[in-house]
Amino acid sequence: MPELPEVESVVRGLRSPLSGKTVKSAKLSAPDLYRTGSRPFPVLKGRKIATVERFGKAIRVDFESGGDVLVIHLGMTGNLIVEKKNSRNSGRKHRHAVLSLDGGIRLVYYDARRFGYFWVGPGEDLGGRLNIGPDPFQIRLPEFREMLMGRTAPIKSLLLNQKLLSGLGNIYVDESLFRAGIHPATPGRSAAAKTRDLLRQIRTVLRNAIRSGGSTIRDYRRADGSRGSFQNRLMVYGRTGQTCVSCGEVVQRIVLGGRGTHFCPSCQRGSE
DNA sequence: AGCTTCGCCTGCTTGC
DNA sequence: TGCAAGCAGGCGAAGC
Repeated sequence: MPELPEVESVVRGLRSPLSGKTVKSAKLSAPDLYRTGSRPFPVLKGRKIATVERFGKAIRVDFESGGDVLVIHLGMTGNLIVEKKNSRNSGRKHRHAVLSLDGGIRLVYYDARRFGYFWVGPGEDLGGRLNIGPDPFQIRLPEFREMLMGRTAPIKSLLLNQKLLSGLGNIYVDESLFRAGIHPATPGRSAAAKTRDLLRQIRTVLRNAIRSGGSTIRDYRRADGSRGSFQNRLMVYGRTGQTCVSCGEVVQRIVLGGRGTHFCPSCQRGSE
């Protein structure tokens, strides 16, 4: 489940091998992976990659000639791997896109569940076009507070809403709320008083996770195919029935907004 | 408009 | 052991 730290790790691994490379061919073999409004993938042919940046949970590729940008979202099980020409991955399943570059390098996209997407289009106002809000490092405290004020939805649902705040997914929302001592079902407006600490905890968790190369629960891999290690440092996510690292209480799992939600009933009290 | 639920998709896990 | 149901979840669409 690539969230901000995983995507950031992928992006860091892509920069060096991709920058300055020219696109020789661009093939997207699963047309349903186009996000609505995208221009066709092959228009990228002949263009030279300038920069690779993270945009929320998505990846943005800009080209030297300006014009259209390429946006790739990994969905849940997407892998973007840099491969040499004669890679031994050739038999791997679920290969849906290949960007062939000069120097015998290929950027290959694998995605078993196909929840990811590709989008080619104008780079201006990308947030508006793709419905992606500021990420936790960009948003300022007053803006963050404003986002929660007057909201009745559970804080967890609000933090998962990419239009409001981009980058967080199920793992890091649960981890952030645990660290901030906030029950995931707390209405947004009730959590608004704790926004300063919450934003601080979100940033801390994300920074630590980036340092660990992200969390590899199952499918996630970095651009060189390696795994992250932050899964070993998770405090509530995936720890249902185990003891809380802080107080010894048993970590519980509930379903909130259709998502498996992990929390410590002792450290994260008071939902209403 | 805000909020919730559903469906997409496939592989692994669970239960009979 | 084998098979079907259950589960995982990012995100857009639909429904309330």
